[in-house]
Amino acid sequence: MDIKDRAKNITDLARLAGVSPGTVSRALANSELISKKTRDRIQELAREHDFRPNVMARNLRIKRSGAIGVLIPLGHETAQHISDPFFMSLLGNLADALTERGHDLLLSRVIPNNPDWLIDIIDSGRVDGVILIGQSDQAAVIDKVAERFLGLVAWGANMPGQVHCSVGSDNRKGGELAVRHLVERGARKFAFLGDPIAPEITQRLDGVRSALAKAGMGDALEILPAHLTAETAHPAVSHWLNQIDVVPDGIIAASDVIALSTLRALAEHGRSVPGDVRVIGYDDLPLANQTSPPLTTIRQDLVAGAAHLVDLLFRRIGGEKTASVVLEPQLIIRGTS
Amino acid sequence: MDIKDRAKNITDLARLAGVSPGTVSRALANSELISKKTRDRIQELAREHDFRPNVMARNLRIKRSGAIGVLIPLGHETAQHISDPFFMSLLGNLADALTERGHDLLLSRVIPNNPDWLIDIIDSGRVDGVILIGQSDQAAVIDKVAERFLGLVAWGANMPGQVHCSVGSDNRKGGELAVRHLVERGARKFAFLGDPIAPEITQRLDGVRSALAKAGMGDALEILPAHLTAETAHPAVSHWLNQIDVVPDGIIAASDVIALSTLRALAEHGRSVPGDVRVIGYDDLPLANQTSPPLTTIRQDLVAGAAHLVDLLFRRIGGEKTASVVLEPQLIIRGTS
DNA sequence: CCAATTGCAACAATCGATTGCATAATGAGG
DNA sequence: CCTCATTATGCAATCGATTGTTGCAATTGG
Repeated sequence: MDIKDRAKNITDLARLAGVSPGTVSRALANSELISKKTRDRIQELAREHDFRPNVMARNLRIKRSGAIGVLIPLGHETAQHISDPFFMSLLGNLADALTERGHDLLLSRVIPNNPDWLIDIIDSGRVDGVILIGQSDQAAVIDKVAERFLGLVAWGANMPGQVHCSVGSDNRKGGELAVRHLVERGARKFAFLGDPIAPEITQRLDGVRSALAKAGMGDALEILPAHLTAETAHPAVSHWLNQIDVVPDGIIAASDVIALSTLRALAEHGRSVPGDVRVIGYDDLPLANQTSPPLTTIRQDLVAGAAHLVDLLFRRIGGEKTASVVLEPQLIIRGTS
Repeated sequence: MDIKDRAKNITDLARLAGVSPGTVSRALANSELISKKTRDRIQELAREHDFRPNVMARNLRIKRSGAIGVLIPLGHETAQHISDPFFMSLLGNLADALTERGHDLLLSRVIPNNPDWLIDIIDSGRVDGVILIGQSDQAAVIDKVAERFLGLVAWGANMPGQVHCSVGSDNRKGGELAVRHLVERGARKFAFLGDPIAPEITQRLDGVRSALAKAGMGDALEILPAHLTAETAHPAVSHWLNQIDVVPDGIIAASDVIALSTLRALAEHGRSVPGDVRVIGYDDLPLANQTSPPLTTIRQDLVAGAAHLVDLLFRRIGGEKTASVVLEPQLIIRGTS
C-alpha cells in the first residue's frame, strides 16, 4: 500500500468504500446496525489501507481522553528529583496496570507553586483521572479538589479526616515493626533518620516513638530531621555521625534510599553492620536486596499498591465513592540487623 | 465562584462577555486583532470564572497533541520490567526536559508482538513525536518507520547503516576504557557479564575484546552471556562463580545493575573487592555511588543524553534532518577497582 | 462634508469521529 | 403487483476551539 492512497480519515475511507462516514464509523465499531457483509468489507478495506482513526477527534466527541495523569507533586523540596527510586518503582507498576486497562499514562512532575496546579490538569480535559504519587505538603489542596472531583486517588499516608482516597501502607505499624525488631535484636539506643514534614514520615516516626515507649525506652531516641534524598543523604548522615557523642546501635531510616547512604557512611566511619549498629530501612525497593549486607527493611508492597490505585481510580471514574486502602507493612529481615 | 456558573466552554464565556466565541479565542491567545480593552476584559472574566479551554478540541483543530510518547520496547525479554533503574533514570531526566518545553510525556511500555507497534502509536495522533528508550531487537522496524516519519529518536547504540536518529554513548570505547583501567590495576584474567543480544552490549563487548587484544591478553576473557536483570543477575552470577575453576581478577559488568549483583555474589563467595577481584560497571546510575565499596564504572551522562534526545526530537519535528549523537563515555574510578 | 482608510469584532468553515433520526432498500405476505 | 414491516444506510448535528474572510464603525484626510 503506497503512502499516497493511505486513507487518512474516516471520510476518505468512506469514499473508497462507497458509503457514508457514519457507516464506516459504525462498521469499525462493529455495530450490529451495519450488515455483516458491509462491516466485513469495510474492516478489510481499513486493514488494507492501514487506517487508524484519529484518537483526538474521537476523544473530543465522546469526552474521554483515554489517559490517566500520574503526577508527582514536589512541594516541600523542589530539588527532589523524579528519578527517586521509590517513585520510579511505583511508576513502573502503574504503567503496567494502566496499560492492561488500555489507558495511556501521562507523566508529569509538578511543582505546586500555585494552588491551582491540580485543578488545572483535571479541567484541561487531557486526562480521565489522576493518580498522585505522594501528597507532599499539599494535603489541603488535594482534599479540596477531591470534594468535587471523583477521579482522583493518591499514594501516601491516610490521615484522620482526609477527604481524598488514598492507598498506602500502615506507616505507624511499620515504624513499630522496625523498632520491635531492633529491640529484639538487642539494640538499646536508637536514631530515626528522615524529615517529618511528609505525613508518611511523621506516621512512621509516631510508630517508632510508640513502640519505644512500650518497650520502656522512650527517651532512647535521637532524630535527624533533614530532608534526605539520594544525593543529600550521605553527607548529612556522615556529618551527623561525626558530631554525635555516642553512635546509636539501632538506626531506623525513613526510606531505603536513606538506609543505603547510612550503610555507606557507617562503613566509612569504621562501624560494622550489623555488629556495631543495626540498620533497618523502609520500602523494600529492589535495590534493598542488592546491598552487602542486604538491607533489612519494612516492605511496602508496591505491586499490590499500584493495582489498588488503578482499581480504585477506575471504580471512582465509574461513579463509586471508594474508601481508602491501608496496606499491611511487612518486616523483611536480611543482613543489616 | 460557584460551580454552577463556571463557564465550561468558550461559547459560554463568549455569551457572558457579550462577544463571539472567535473573539474570546483570540483574546485568550492575546491576539493583536482584539483591542487591548476587550482583551483585558475577557481575560479577567476567564480568570473569574476559572475557565480553562478544552485541550482536546484545541489539539484536534491545530493538529498537535502537545505530548511526546516515550516508549520502552521490551523485545527480547518481556520479563524485563519497566522499573529497571537505568530506564527510570533516563525517564526522569526526559520528564524534566519535556516539561520545560511545555509538553506532556506519554509513557508506554510496549511489547512488540506485531511489527506495527510503532506505527500504531505514531498514526494514532496521540503524540507529536516519539522517544524510544532502547532499541531492543527492533532495529529493523525502527529503521523502516524512520524512513517515513521524522519525529522519532532513540536512545541506544549507533549501528553502521542505521537510518534512525539515535543518542547513546560510545559503547566500544566504554568497553575499552574499562579494560584498560583493569589492566592498569593489575588484572590479568577477565570476565564479561552481559547478553550480547542487545546491540549496546555487543559493542561494549567488542571494545573489551579489542582492548584485551591490544594488551596482548586476547585469550584471557570469559563471557557469561545470560540476559541479566536486577532479579536474575544474582543467582546467575552466583551459579557461575560456583562452576568456574579460576575466578577472574577483573570483571566487566555490562551494566551497573549486573555489577551490583556481582558484588554481592562475590561477597558471599568470600572474595574481597577490590583485593581478590576488581569489578567495573557500566552506566553510573545514582546507586553506583551508594554501594560499599562504591562502584567503579563507565559513566553514560544521562542528563546530557536526555537533553540531546529532546533537543533532537524537537528539531526533527521542526523538519530538520538531524544526525545521531554519540556521547563520550567516562571512566569513574571508585572503590571496586 | 464626503470618501478612503484603519481597526474591531462577527460569521462561518474547519479539524475527524460519533450518533439520533430520517429515509431508502429489501423481503415477505396477500 | 402492491403494501407493510424490517433492516441497512445516509444525513446532519455535535463535541470545543481556531482562523480566514467579511462587514461595520470610527477616524482621518482632502
